[in-house]
Amino acid sequence: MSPSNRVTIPDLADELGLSVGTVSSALNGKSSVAESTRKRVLDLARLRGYKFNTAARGLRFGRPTTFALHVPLAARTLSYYMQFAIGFADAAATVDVDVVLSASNAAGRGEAFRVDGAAVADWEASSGGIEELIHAQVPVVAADGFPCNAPSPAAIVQVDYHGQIHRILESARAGGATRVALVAPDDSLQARWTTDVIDACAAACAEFGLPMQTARFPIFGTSEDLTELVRSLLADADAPDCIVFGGQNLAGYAASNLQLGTPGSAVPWIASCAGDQLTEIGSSTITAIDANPIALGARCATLLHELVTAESAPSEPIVEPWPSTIAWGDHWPRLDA
Amino acid sequence: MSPSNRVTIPDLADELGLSVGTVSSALNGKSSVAESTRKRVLDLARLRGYKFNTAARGLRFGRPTTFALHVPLAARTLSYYMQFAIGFADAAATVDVDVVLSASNAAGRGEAFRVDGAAVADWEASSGGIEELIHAQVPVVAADGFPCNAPSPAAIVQVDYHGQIHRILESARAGGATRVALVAPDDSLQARWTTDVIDACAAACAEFGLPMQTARFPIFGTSEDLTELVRSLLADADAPDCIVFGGQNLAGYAASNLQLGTPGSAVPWIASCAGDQLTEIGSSTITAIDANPIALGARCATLLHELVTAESAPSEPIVEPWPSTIAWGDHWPRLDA
DNA sequence: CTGAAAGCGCTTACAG
DNA sequence: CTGAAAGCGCTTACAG
Repeated sequence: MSPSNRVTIPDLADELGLSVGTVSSALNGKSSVAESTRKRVLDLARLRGYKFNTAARGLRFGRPTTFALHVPLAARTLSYYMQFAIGFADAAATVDVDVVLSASNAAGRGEAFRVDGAAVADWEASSGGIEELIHAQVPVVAADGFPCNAPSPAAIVQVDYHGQIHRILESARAGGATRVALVAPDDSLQARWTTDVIDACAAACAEFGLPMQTARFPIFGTSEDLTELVRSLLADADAPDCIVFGGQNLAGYAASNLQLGTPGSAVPWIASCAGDQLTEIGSSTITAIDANPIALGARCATLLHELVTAESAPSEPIVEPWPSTIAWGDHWPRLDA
Repeated sequence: MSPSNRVTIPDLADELGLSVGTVSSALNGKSSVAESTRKRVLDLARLRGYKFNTAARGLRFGRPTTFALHVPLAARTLSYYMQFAIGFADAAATVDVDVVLSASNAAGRGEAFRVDGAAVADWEASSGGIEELIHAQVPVVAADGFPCNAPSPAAIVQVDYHGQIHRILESARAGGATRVALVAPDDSLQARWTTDVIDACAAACAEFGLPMQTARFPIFGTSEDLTELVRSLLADADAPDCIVFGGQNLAGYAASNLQLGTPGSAVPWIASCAGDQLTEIGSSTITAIDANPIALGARCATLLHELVTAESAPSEPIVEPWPSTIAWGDHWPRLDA
């Protein structure tokens, strides 16, 4: 009894009075089948809406067919994740594997039975789907770490936020910055990245002897709310002259709403930890970390493919550094590396 | 001969002197297997690095339905398309269908025999993949029309750009606008939308007796290039006081680079035909059409699912209007509907 | 509690 | 040029 009532190659073969082998060959464009036969097969296949069964082919060929891609539910429309997705899908396509955008809520439901591997960008503590995949021994590549208490993914591709934020703050201080504020994501993004950024900023400020305060801001806070937050920071007696923005676009908002980021402005030094291509990386007043998410996504797909086709799983998770760049604002001193 | 030399359930069974059924049950946590046996199985599985074969399991469980999603290659990272994709994927997930992001270059290669349906946002004349799908009787839903000379998709979900642009220009004229310029996409986006916007603008200007000029601008032109273009428009003797921007983000660039869009500025009336959530729909100086791409994507998935599960294909293409809204700039007169 | 067997849908030598 | 059969790795009734 068939689990579905889709039309199969045997169905087609029956109706045409051919053998399954012939139909299969015709469908796959093998040269061994007569042109007239192929046409009959193709016509009927179209008519009946025949679809290959990827699982069956995958089984036969022993190669992976499908990867899943998970991105944070609440932040899915940030350009970072979308570019990551594009890079991932394109690279997967070159090795002929399909990419399934992971279901938001339905995530994980039976997914372990149909995907050969998965990638996560900013794995959130709240999303159980990934754990289920790892538990089912599906190789998972995590971009930028994984939550505490979560099982280890097969591989991690890691942006060096500590190093980059260190360089940024070093430059800001060299330029004259004296007080730092960090606008970090709040609980709306429970990813490793959030804590990485906070820790990195705190460590660098400590090293450079810069006083630092931290404010939290929702990943999808509005431009108005951010303006308000920054205004309140500036109203303070200890107002910062350097603000590091965690979430994507926030530095862009601040720059355009409050005219910050220029040498003479209230806050000459503003930086984005997740530079948006349009509003931040392209800006001459903002310094932004560019993780090059398209290439990062592509790398994750390639790595995942290697993992999936490897003879044996590595016992230790692979940790691979990912080279990000910094798009410096015009007036920021470039320090020698 | 096995296509891979991964360890399989029979391997484990042999080594343990158990049957494959028992090993499978143990691996899957079935209660029917003795605790001691399960432990032996699990231990060996770990030792040998056993992994489930997703293809085999998938085959056993039947084939999921899959939809393909096509978006313009060059413009894939515009937020409009990304939001469309998210809406589509989420809605597809609720009806348990997988979504494959169509491969950029590999598009169409055998896709017809792999997917059960497809959606296209801004179907471009240059992309042959969709035609192939339609030819293979795969139901296709097109958001915002299809190119001339292309075969009809099964359904079209259509934003009323004519009506919305008409309302926008009516408001601009009521507010005092006297000369219109349209910055329309150039050949980098050969979609129906491009001509729709141009026609709509021309028709409305004609009706309102507003002189109109048209400039073309690449979908992915830079902020700098746009600034230059707008400057050249303004240098003219017949400089416009109202500019309608076709491409997403362009009005946002103009507003922030040239301080346009405020009552006293050189161009008080600027509008975006594809409002970006961040820079345009949220702005108080720009009037933007909001097609609500997330919801639009979701509707396309739902419609596609209806089409795919329907007994028989509709003979005529379904044309469904899609309700977009207008996010008015503060100083734009709201005319009664 | 365990085993033997059928079958998911497909492709590919191997015969005819 | 076409057909019959084996087998990819797994699960699931069904017997024992």
